[in-house]
Amino acid sequence: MVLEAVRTLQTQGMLPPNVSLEPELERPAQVAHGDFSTNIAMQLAKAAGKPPRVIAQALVQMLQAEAGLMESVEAAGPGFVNIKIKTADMMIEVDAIRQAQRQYGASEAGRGRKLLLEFVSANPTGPLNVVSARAAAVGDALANILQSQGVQVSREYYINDAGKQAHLLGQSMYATLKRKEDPDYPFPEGGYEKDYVAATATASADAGGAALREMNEGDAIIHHKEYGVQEMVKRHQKSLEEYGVKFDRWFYEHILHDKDKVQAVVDMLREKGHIYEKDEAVWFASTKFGDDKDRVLKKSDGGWAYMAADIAYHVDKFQRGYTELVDLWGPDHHGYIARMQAAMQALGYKPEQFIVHIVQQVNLLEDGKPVMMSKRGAGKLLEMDDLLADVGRDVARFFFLMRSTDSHLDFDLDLARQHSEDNPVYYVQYAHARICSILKKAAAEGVVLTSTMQSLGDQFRPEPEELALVRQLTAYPEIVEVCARTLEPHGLAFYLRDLATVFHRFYTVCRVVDASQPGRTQARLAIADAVRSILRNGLGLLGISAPEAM
RNA sequence: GCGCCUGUAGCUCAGUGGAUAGAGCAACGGCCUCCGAAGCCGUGUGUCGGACGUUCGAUUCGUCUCAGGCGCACCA
Repeated sequence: MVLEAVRTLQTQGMLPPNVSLEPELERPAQVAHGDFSTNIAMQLAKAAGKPPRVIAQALVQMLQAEAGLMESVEAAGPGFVNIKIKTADMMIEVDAIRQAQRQYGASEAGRGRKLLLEFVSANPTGPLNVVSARAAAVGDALANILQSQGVQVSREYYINDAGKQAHLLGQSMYATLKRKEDPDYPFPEGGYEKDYVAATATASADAGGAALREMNEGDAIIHHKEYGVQEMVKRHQKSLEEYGVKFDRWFYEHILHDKDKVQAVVDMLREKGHIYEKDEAVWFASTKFGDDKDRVLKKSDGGWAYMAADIAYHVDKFQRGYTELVDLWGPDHHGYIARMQAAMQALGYKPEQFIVHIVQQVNLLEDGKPVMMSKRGAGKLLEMDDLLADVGRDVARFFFLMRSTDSHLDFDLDLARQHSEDNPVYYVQYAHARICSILKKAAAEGVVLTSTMQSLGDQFRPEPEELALVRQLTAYPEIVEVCARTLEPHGLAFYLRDLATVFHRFYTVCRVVDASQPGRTQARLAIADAVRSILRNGLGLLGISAPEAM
């Protein structure tokens, strides 16, 4: 709506210059600067050859002529034009929020996009760790956010069941059993030695029965590998399910090999002239696409390198009809990005069709000191399940979503365990529960919310706290849009905390249910209901519950 | 040595090229006869790691540099 005004503003602004600039409209950080402001005058200053303040003044005069829904418009600072919306018009947005319910903040802007989001994808050789928990929280929230913008999103989990690590798991299981009878039997180098390996190995032996005992070593290891991988995948699925993350598809690497997809993709690269042989290995000339060295796809021993299958996997995603691929990878994979992007470009895909975000490492802190964790060493193994059992899924998710994905994250366990005001999750959830409580109280007193802000019109004179609250509410759609565009959900977590703050302030100052002031009660109930709706929507996108009572 | 991430208040971190750089925690002091005190209000702190550049304007963009972390396999 305001954009139209700025457009006409632009044509009028043509008086001095004949260049047209994209007017930027933004929401100022400070209330004193109005609801919207534009820096157009400063951008035009050079072309117009006039000081920005002079241009701003001219624009203000023209805008005032067609006041419309603007309360005021004024020039300020070095040349900003600040616009204030009429409060009644601002309040009407409350009606829109209440009417749209879950749809508020949703958009159709992403319609037609088919995006595949791959995340977690941990090796099926052990339990999920806390980085996986972080990736799961981020990926799930991201998928929700993108879906709310109309993007068709699939959540996918890739299982490396065909490589060396999976094989090593099988070997470890075999060796663990073997060593019970023969303590001198060699344990594979870098093998998995945790308790769960022994337990899984025993179960696998039982499942294999007599047939297993007849097998030669190689076949027995494969039996254990397949059993072990299945077992680990089941555990991953269970952990993620308890976390509330549902994947649309669990994709096994071995399918690619079974269907010769790996060979096919190497052939595709070869046709395009990006493949050569050297030292009995097959190489991909990734340096042609910005990588710092060429990469081996087929090893001199005849086996496929991990990357070959991974390229095939990503091509498979495109072949399934997805036009955008987004991957969340762990911190140990960031050196891998350049070569995969090189591969996708070599195959003719555009850089923006394949985006990788790194989910950075997590440091768990207890008493201000880091909790030891290590994947294979003797240190205390910190599993995702342990974390969830400790702090709960809402807390875990919110803590993960409060940081930008690319930053290392210090997870303060002591704070996360607190069920108090200090814990930001409860702070937000409390606001929601509080509103539900107010609405219940109103119902108990026989107060029914029948009015709209539209119908109340100018009768309702909002307090500053109410204005601030409604202003914060109206920012919601834009927040979600930015999160979707940047593929970073943390802005939404911050927004919700800020909304809770503004609501709590409103609550202390403004009594909602007041029999002596029915009109005001109607307005405040409507505002509270709108806040409740947005808290629920926002928490929902983050995968966090919005309890009605705590 | 090369690459990626991060340097913003005592701590943990926000900050889509704009106005006086923000929040939470921690510290101290207030506020419940009244819809949930898991709440609110007040008190203050910054060479935005440093240098140079682009710009009307840089915490934001570029180059260099310093510090911390993580990667640099015919492992996955």
